Amino acid sequence: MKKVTIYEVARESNVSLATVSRVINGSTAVKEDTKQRVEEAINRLGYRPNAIAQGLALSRTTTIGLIIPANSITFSGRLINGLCDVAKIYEYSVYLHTITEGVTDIKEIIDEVIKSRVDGVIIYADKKLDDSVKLLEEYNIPMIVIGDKISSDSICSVYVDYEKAVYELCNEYLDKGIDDIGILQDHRNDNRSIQMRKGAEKAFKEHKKEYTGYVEVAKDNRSTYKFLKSYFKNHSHKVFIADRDSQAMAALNVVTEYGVKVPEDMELVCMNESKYTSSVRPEISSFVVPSYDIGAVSMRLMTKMLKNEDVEEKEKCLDILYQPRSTTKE
Amino acid sequence: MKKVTIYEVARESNVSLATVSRVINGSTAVKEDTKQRVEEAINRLGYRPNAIAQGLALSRTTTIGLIIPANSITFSGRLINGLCDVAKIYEYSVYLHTITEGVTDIKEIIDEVIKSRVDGVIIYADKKLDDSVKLLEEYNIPMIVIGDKISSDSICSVYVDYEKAVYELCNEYLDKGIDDIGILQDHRNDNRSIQMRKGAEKAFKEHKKEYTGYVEVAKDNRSTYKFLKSYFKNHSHKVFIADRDSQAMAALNVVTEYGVKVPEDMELVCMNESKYTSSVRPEISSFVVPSYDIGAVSMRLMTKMLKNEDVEEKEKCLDILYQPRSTTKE
DNA sequence: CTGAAAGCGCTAACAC
DNA sequence: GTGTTAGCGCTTTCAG
Repeated sequence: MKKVTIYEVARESNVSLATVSRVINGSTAVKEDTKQRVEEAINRLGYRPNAIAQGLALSRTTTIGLIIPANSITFSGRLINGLCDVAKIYEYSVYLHTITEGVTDIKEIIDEVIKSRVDGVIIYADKKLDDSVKLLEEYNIPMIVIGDKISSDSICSVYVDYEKAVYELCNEYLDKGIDDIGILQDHRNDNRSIQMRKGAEKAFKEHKKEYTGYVEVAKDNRSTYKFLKSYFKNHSHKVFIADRDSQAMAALNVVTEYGVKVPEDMELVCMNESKYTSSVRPEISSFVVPSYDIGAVSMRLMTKMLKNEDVEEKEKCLDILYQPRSTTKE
Repeated sequence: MKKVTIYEVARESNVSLATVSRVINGSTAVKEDTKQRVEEAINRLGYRPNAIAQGLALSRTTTIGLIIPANSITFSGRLINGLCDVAKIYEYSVYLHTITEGVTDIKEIIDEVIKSRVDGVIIYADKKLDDSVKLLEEYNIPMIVIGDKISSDSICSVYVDYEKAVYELCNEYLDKGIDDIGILQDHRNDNRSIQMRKGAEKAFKEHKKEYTGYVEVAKDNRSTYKFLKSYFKNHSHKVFIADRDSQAMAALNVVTEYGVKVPEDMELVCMNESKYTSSVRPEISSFVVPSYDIGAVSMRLMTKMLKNEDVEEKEKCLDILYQPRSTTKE
């Protein structure tokens, strides 16, 4: 099929291209009669407006860039679903960029994003943002940060308060006199690990204790299971908190193999419920994080920024719900 | 920061915009001296070529569209990683479109894709392709189909032969005299379910038997676990094959709850290994599907089509490896 | 209500 | 080697 442009449509329907443009965009009123002629021609020719040309003419692409660490994408499915669903509603397209540590340079990604002239950027922050993203501000590209509490003129964020969640959880245990609480570091998400640690430290401090249960994992560790296998050989905890489902599952397997009864001897909590945490036996007590909503809210926020609508909260915190299952007592 | 265009750069470095263009694209030779002047100006001004304008001028966007059913995205993480990594190498950007059954109309997505003037489309096919994708052919947009064996002038495909895998698996059991093999339908992926069933039927036919073990699941069933809970109340199998990890895990839980010993009383195989299938106890025997490669190969194939390079195989089959673990005997 | 024309930022002949 | 110029396909004043 030959490429059909607005010119062909104009010629076929005996109007100027300006009128065709009006019909396409429903902007100014066009006489019903001519409008029909134009629409008929559009359908007959199979005309599809060229978004690239529109983008150039308008200096606006109705496109946003989504940047996600390759490591995080496996468990960002629902987030992406939420984001794309909302993008669809507001007629935005999304450019996806993954960043693979040691392979993809974040600077290059930012460069690409700027060149592509997206209207805005949504970035999944698994750790403190690299300085290069500040470049986006210079180019007046609004940004939503997912997973960190941060904001500025052109930056909003959407996050879940893991610190508070862990703080409250620790408080409960401390009030019961239990203070042997392990927290497993997650290299897939520095931000969350840091928050979790802070939450524990705060709770312990308020109970006049020092928190020493943070379990650091060597960065080059290939398997959580193997790490824990050696860790639990000469360590134990009354309560153990893992960030991701697979970490919690690994912990469950390891301690069980060492004859530790869960939850009798050790209670286990996962910070991010997934269908897997409740598919293992015993089912793992977890926090339910609204992943879909995080994506949806982020995109919605982005549309508001782009339309200069009023943004009441620049740092939007979504609720996280504790769902006790079988790896904790009572 | 003011938008800086190729004109500013030209003016600042006392050359014409044509020369700047040459420097950017490294096309024709430019005198080293002037080239340096231009590059200096580019850096000083923070100039980034406008990909939209380039796209319009070249009628080529170095952009591809990726279409994935929302239902499949949760387990397409590694596929996306592979695809994006290769896209990066060849300097392509990717537009992500999810399609949510009952919400997103595939026709609209195709429309969007055409408007966006991507150079090609990669589509994850969880079922037979809708007719509307044929529209892409009319618009001369090359397409890669992931998950189905199919090709034409402008279509290539990348897939894994689940039919053969199940065929061979069934053959082994049939040769041992075991013919009570259940296969659980997966509504998330019609194509795979159909292939699996075919594989079994073929094996049974060759053994002069009729295959009757295909377990159909009502489409409105919300939880595989609940379905299987009622199914296994009055059914049993010597061998049970599930498509996805969570289905296999559900089956394992259900039969265990009914006192069925795995693998002694029932063997269990999952068609798609994930970190979860080997995180449960017993570890589930599974086929290892090279998800990352599927994405990578698809994108590589796409670049070949776009450069009119020779494509030796239009229907590319990737190998799948059986990994026996603890839910099967011997 | 509709048409003419300028311009969005860049590339690619074509001259010199 | 480098500059000039005509598009790429569309939107948007500005006239009429």
